[in-house]
Parts: sequence; structure tokens; C-alpha cells
Amino acid sequence: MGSESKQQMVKSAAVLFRERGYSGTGFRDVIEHSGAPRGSIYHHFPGGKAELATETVRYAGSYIGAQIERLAQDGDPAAVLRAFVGWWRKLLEGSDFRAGCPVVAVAVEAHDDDAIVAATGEAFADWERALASTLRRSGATPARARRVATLCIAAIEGAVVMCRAQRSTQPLLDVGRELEQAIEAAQSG
Amino acid sequence: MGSESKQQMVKSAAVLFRERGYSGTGFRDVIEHSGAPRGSIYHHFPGGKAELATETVRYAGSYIGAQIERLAQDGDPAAVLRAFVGWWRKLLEGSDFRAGCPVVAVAVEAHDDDAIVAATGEAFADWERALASTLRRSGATPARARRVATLCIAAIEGAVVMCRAQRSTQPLLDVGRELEQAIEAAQSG
DNA sequence: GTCTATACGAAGATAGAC
DNA sequence: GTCTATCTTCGTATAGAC
Repeated sequence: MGSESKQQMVKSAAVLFRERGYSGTGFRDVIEHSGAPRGSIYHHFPGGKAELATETVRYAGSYIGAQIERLAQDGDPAAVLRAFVGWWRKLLEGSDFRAGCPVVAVAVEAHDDDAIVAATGEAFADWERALASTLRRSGATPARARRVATLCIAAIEGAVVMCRAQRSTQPLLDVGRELEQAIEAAQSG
Repeated sequence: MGSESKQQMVKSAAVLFRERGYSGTGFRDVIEHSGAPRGSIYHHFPGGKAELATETVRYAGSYIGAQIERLAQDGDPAAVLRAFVGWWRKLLEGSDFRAGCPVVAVAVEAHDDDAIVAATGEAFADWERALASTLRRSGATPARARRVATLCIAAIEGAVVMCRAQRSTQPLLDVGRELEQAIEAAQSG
């Protein structure tokens, strides 16, 4: 991997992106937050801010994907869902509803950079795959497993945005409850 | 209400926000896109960019809310859902996956302005109320109607983000299909 | 790998004329 | 209501020394 300060910059960018978004976060902020040296920005990221964003999305994407896979190892889909919802709930409450998903933050702003867009798309696809495999293992047909996995990711991401807007975890909890029903239906039907 | 050019600035801001986000859109862009005169910015929006954002969210929120209510007048919840999904699909395809939801765009970036956050929260609440009322009318219990309405809004908004990221309408279509099942279940159970 | 210095444009915002 | 001019800060990015 890269050096220490490069990795630290990526981690800081993820934290800042999820609160202020991509355009709302400058190199200045990333340097201050990470404690990395100013002069090393374009040494580590010759492609500038777009490269930092791409790497940040990849980092956050595989980090969250790893959470899902870890949860999926010792639990049925409903348990994975509950744990995943709990993870987001903790982030929302712990940040006083200031932090959301860094991948979503970048995805809604990246309209003109193909590499960034591709990275966000792959992150979502990763999470979906991980969730779909647990659904298949518990009896859902492959096609249904994929659709319900997409529903879960989409609904939770959407709920996180709504929670920040309404400064409440209610949307996330409501969505989690209804998604459990959908998971149950997919297993038997 | 307000003058002609003010209204035009708000409309342009909505179009630009949904592609580039809040921080990614400058007054410069809004002026150019709307054709409004430069000198009238702070006449119409004494509160500056934050005030423009708040009014833009309110405008987009009530515009989309009106779409839902209009659809709800002559259809059951499933028909409303299908039409709503079709509306987003058209926007995504028509913009080559560059445009998303302006309310979401602002919601993920507004971390420090209470008025903006409140406006995004009210927009989501409006949409949810409109959808929940159709669910109640078709047999769902009030509590379930509210939860399923939240699920629909959250899942569709999340799916729109995923569609942009993957440059495909598949997530939206998959989510729409599964949401129909959830609506059906809420009507009978 | 990291530094300083700096270029250059764009950002939001204000003042005062018309 | 709209104009121009201007202020200040900040943005990304580069050059060249160490």
C-alpha cells in the first residue's frame, strides 16, 4: 500500500466527505484533519483532488463491504440487516446527525469524472453482492436475492439521508423493520 | 412569491444542485443558467447562498410532493409507486444519469445550517405523508402505512443514487418491483 | 518525501451609483 | 431592481529548493 500519511489523508477525506461532501471539502481541510504534511499532496495524489476522491471511495467502499461480510459470517440475513442498521444508527447518533455515507456524498456530486463515478458504482455493487449471497444461503432464489439486496442497500442509504435531514433515527428504524419483512418473504416465497 | 428572476434562479439552482450538489454550484453558475441579472442576487437573497439553498429545497420539495399528490388522486398505492418510479427513471435517462434529487444533494452536504437541514427534513416528511395517506385509504393500518411510506421514499431515493453510480436504471427497477410487494403486504396484513 | 512560495481563478459577499 | 467595481478568502495546482 501507500505511505502512512497518504493512508491518513484518505481516512480523513472519508470522515470529511461524509459530513461536508466532496466539493465542500478542500485539501486544506484534509491536511489539517489528517496532520499530513502539505507538501506531499501532489506527491501522493498526482491526479489531484479527483484521485483523492477515487481512493477515498474505494477505501470507504471496501471498509463498509468488509463490515457486511464480517456480519454475514455468523448470522442469517435478518441478523446482518439488524447489525448493519445498528452500525449506521451509531454513526448518526455519535455525530449528532452530521455524518452520513461518504460514498453517497461523492456519488451525488460526481457528474463529470468517470473514475469517481465508477468507484461509487463498484462500492454499491460490492455491498449488494455480499448481502445477496447471505440471502441465497438462506433459501431465496438468486434473482430475488439480488433484488432484495438492492432494496436493502438503497433503502438504508436513503434512510440515512432522511435521518440527517430530520435529525432522528426513526426513518432508519422504520426502514429496518420493514426490510426484515421483505427478507422473510424472500426466504419462503 | 417573488419576482420573475428570483423564481428563475431557484429553478436553475434546483437543476444545478441535482447534478453538481450544493457546494459544487456557485452563484456564477446559477446566474448563467437562469439568465438572471448578476446585481440582483443579494437583493432577492439577502441571506446569501444559504437562503437560496433553503428556498430551492422548499421549491423542489413541494414540486415533487405535488407530483405524488397528483398521482395519488386517481390510483392505488402501487400505481402511485409505479408512476413515481417512472418519473425518476425518465429524469435519470434524460440526463444520461447526471441528475439526481436536489433535496438529497443538499441534505448530504448541509451539516451546519439549521434552516437548510430543516427544509430538507420537511420535504421528506411531506412526501411520506402523501404516500402514507394513500396506503391508509387502501387498507393499511396507520402505523404500517407510515412505515411503508418511509420505506418507499428511502428506497427510491437510495436507488436513484445507485443508478447514477452504476449508470443504469436497474437498481430503481428492482427496488420498484420489491416495493410493490411490500405495499401489497401492507394492504392485507 | 516534504518544504516554501506562488500562480491564477473562483468563491461569497458588500458598497455605492443609477 | 439592477449595475459595476471591489474586497477578502479560498480553491486547486505548480515550481523548485532541500
